Amino acid sequence: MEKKVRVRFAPSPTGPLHIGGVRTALYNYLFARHHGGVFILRIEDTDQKRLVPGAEEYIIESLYWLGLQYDEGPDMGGDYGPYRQSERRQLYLEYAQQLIDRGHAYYAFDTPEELEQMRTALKERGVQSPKYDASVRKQMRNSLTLPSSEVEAMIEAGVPYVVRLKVMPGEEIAFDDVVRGRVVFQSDSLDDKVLVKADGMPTYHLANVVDDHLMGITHVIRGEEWLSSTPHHVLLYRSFGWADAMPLFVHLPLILKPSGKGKLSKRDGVVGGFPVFPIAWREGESYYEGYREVGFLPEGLNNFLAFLGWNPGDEREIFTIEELAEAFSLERVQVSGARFDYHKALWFNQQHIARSPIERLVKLVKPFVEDRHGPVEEEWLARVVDLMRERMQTLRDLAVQASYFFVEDYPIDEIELRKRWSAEARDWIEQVIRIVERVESFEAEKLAAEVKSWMREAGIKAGRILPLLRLAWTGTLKGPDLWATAELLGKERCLKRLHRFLRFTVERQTASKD
RNA sequence: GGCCCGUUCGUCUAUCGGUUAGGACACCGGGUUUUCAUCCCGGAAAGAGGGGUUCGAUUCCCCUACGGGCUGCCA
Repeated sequence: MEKKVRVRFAPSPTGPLHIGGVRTALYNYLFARHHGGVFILRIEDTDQKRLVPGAEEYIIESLYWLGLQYDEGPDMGGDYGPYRQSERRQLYLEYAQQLIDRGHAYYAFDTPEELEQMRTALKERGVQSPKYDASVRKQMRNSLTLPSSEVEAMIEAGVPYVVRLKVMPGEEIAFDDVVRGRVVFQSDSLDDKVLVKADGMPTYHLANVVDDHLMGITHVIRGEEWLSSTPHHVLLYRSFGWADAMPLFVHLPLILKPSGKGKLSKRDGVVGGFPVFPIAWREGESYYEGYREVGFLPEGLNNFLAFLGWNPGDEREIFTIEELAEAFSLERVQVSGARFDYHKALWFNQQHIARSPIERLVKLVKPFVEDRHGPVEEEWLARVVDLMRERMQTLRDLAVQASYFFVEDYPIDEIELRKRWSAEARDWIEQVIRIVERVESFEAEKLAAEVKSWMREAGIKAGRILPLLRLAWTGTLKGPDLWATAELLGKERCLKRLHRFLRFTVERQTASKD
């Protein structure tokens, strides 16, 4: 019997969830669901200095919007809590003490200035990578060099200290990463990592290992940026005597900038004009739109993100979250980083919009429309959505591109109008007004038939008159089928707009003659 | 600089020693459409370089080049 899968997403509340973090959460979620396992949210708030108010709530709301429901977490509890590291502080200190007692860790009293001196001194002597390790710890001020009485006295007196991991030189540390295979490090290249900081909080390394062990985590699925500190974690598992129950490590490839140079950052979104956060984030004067605000469906984002570093092995592309969970496997996770491509994200979203039931789209599109154009009836919106859906990449597109369905003061593309206008145009429009007035049941097909037969008799080419009608009715040359649009607008409105169009063009002509 | 990881069309990727190297996005051309979008058809487009191993390498190994990550009392 295999051990039940337990995975965790462990963000630190130092700001909004970044798109790379979202993908990590997604992979954890998919893996847990695929195996009928448990998905845990753990808040890694051990850095008190970088804590950002609201960040934890932001993370929780984001996961909720994305549909990545966790089974255990700070806001819902669970059998392995608390799920906020700041609330587990005492626990870490006890485990750190255990390490000290067993000689795997020690106290260090060096000040930041002394550390800086040590590093520059080593650099001057030509040391490649200056670090606090076996070769220098004998020259530093720590419980390995100081007499125990003095150490005790300093601690008693409240002299700030940290606890460091004692890395033994000359060892080989290897582990089998699920996506990368065997990775080997020499302990000589590792430093004596700080385990407990001077403020009494653990560092990521200690807290992470203690929690993963205590919470029964079976697979540590995280970004590649953690690969280099994994040997330290392995050492910790060994030092605690947990080596046999060590979780499997899964280091995910990074999401790169569109240029491919470096990992995606907040700045890239600003520069490239796309969101890098799942939902909106406010930071002082700055406001960052999220995927939710620009009109993404959560399944559109999830689908896109899932494919950034993973594929099902066949040629299917469009997946619901349930289908993703069904198909997901760590074996098919890519090894190298993937560039972020907003075009592709939009395409995935468009595909999901095309597959969504109208009723759902109406509910989702409504706030976008109302935000821009005021209250709107769902019945009416449903008809607009039905007509517009296949040209929507985002939920917001409809509100922006089809304002003429909601207001009368939609803009008219004057550049196109000037190009399309001709001497006969006025007369044509008047003819169309007469036809529209005459059509008793105002339906797309009937209207089209009437107008077209008149066009045929009068010998008018479609390309000369139809764009004008479209401009009159919608103000733009882009949009759904002209006759369907007219039917939806209704006879009254079509007539009103044709008359207004004539007045408008008269004004334009007089204006241009002056 | 050091340590670690990586390298197939412009981009995301399939291929688990033998394929005309497949798909998708983007792009180009054509069809449908009054238009834009959708949709359909077609096109151009790839194994970083060099050594091995092998009857045979995109696939396995090594080197080089290039790219990325880490190098904090941040995660």
